[in-house]
Amino acid sequence: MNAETQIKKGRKYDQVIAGARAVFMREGFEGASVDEIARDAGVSKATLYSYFPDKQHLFLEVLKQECDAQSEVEVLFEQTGLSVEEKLCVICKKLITFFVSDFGQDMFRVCVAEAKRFPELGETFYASGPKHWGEKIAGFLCSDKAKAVLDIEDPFLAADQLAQLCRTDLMLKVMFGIEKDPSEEELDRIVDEAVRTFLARYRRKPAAVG
Amino acid sequence: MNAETQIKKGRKYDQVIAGARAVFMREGFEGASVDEIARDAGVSKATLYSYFPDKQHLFLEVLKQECDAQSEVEVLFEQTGLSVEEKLCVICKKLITFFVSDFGQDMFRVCVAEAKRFPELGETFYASGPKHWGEKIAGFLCSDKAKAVLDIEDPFLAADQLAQLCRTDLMLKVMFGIEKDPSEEELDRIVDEAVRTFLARYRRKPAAVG
DNA sequence: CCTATTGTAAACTAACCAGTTTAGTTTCGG
DNA sequence: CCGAAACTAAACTGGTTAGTTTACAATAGG
Repeated sequence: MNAETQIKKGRKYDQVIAGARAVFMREGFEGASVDEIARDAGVSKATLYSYFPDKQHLFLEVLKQECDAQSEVEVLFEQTGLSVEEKLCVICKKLITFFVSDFGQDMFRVCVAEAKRFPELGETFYASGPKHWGEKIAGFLCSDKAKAVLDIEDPFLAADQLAQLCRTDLMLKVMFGIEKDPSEEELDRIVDEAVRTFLARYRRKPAAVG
Repeated sequence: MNAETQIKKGRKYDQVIAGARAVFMREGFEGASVDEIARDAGVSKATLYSYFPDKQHLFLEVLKQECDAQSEVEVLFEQTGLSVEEKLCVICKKLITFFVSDFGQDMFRVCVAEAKRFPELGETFYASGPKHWGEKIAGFLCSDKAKAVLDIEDPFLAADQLAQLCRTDLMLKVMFGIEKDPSEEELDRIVDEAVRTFLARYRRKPAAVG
């Protein structure tokens, strides 16, 4: 009786989640049929319904797992040996790369589409995505190292502005199918311009000595 | 035989569009049923189907009309007697007010949800929304009056950054149901901070002589 | 006032979908 | 190798949906 058998509700639990994730991301909540999910997961419908009481609970479980996965960004903020400017660039690059990735796009699309129907989902997504990142960035902006270079009154607002400068028109273009595969150069350009604007506002000015 | 009778395919065309708009905005494409639309529009299903071949075409027609309506922003850029800084604030206020409005939120939500299924819709929304505004703002940034105050290399990028600074966390909070009715003060604060950051980067610096 | 157009209500088709049930098969610990 | 637990395929229930059809009523122009 090891821990694994305790936790798992059945042999094919992960398979079901994987199939459901694929189909929900592709079709949205209304568009996805349970038969399709079962087929995609390589599992019978009866098995699926032995794990989840209904389609909604399956949907929420999938998206909660995705939100959790999305939150694993700790590593990024622990790396050392970079200047503040370099670290801002690294953060921005990470953000924009996520924003235009298939995973990031699908997550955003599905959550936006269903947030009204499932308020709990909206909260979960916001908390593990924008909020979590905002706090991480704000934390960095408050660090001693950052404070030596930056002059920030409201770190949460500054963090938000930095993130927004990364979102950019490009994210919308990808979202609405205008642009498919943005090049690394495009991304770097946006990162560079975002950090440039951010620093123009928040870089510490030499104190005017009376 | 006046023009009106030519254009209209029937007496109740506008009614159908109005009902369809309401239901699609409320329920999304998959979630909306044609019976519900007909009921909401106060029209029989047969009438509805005499105007549109199927649900998809009705959906696209509604959203195209909405996109057209959204494009009517000419007025804003013609008003005179404002300083460049004031005009930036007016533009930002207009943007953010739209972003958090019920109409703006529903439009965005539905278009994001269905852009993958209806590529044409994604293009239409992008063209009449973000692209149209971006061009308008860039045009203003290139005007002689603005150029006297601002020093901008890439006006489209600058316009994009200004718009993004308006979107902010607040738009996401409303989108995901975290915040319901942002106060006028909150909006003004964001506008102020957006313009501040924008000007920090783009305000013309006194030329260093010699 | 008459007639063609435009509309209506309601029934109907054929498909689909969430969720259940059944009868039988696979898997795996002991 | 046995027996319980997990799984399967497939049929079934009850409900919904997009789209059509039919028989009838309102409307509006000439």
